[in-house]
Amino acid sequence: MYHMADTSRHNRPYSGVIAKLKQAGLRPTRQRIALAKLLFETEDRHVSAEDLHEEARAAGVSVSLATIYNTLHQFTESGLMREVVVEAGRSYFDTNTGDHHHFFHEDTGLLEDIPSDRINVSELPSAPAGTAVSRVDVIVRVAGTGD
Amino acid sequence: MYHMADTSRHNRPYSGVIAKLKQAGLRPTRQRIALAKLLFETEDRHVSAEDLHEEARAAGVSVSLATIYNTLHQFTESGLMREVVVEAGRSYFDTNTGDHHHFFHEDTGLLEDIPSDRINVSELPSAPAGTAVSRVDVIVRVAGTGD
DNA sequence: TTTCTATATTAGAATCATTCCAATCTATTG
DNA sequence: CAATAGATTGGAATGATTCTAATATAGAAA
Repeated sequence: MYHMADTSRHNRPYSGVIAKLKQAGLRPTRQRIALAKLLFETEDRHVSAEDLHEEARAAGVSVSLATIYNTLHQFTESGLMREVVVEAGRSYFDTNTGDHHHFFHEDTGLLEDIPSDRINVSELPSAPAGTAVSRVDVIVRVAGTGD
Repeated sequence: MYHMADTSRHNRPYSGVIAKLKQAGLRPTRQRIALAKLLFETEDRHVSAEDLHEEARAAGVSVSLATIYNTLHQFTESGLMREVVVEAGRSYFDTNTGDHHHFFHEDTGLLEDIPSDRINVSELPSAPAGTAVSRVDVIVRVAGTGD
């Protein structure tokens, strides 16, 4: 449906996100669209469920925490995001699904991407019998030097 | 009631563990000794608090879950163990404090060591300004191929 | 050994993130 | 517009972990 005349500045934002949801096999509901916009129309980011919930509220979007969790998991399952676990008791979801690694700031809880070409992991031992590697995560933990 | 002179075969096991605790600045209490024996007098291992609690019970040692947590954290702080986080919502504690990495079996939750000389991580980008690298964790996630 | 005190242990309550559930909506299809 | 599969929701439930205040114990001192 491309016969809408005015595409000036209000409809374009939706189209990308809606297409993305459809491709992922997810119904473009009001809350999924809103969350997808928050998540994907900015730089790559790392959010916890609570972060996103707060952000949605700040943006004036009403979404329950249960839906935040559902959505984050659905986005992850359909490959739109990926889960990163670095700290016991809290999950982060990363909008960057490409091959990359992370700096984890132990002091602040901040996660920072490391492009995969900025790090070299080689000579991996072969996966144990009967298994195949599904992913290799490198987490470089850093702490402030106190300067 | 402990004035048994004979220490022939019951004291040796304790000495190593007691020395270890003392060096770490931890009072060698009954429960810390028992847990240390379970943890350190075997191969390197990865346990969750619940695992260790169950194991202690099985060994006839009565230790509260709170003490299990306290002990695991104290052992970690004093460098006797290290914490490994691979799954949201559960921590593993590793008795191998040397430089090494892990295979994580997504199906079973099993952790397996990868000696550091069996893997090569190089060309690490430098730590962000004001920080220093405290540790680099490589987690190779594997899943059964279903054979 | 007995006493004293700092340190440990403990049961159970409290917390926190996350998941579950059953009731209520809503996107899509006919 | 009606029907229905799928989505959202508040709140209860769960599970791991932490906290708390009371009790016990290791090690030092007498």
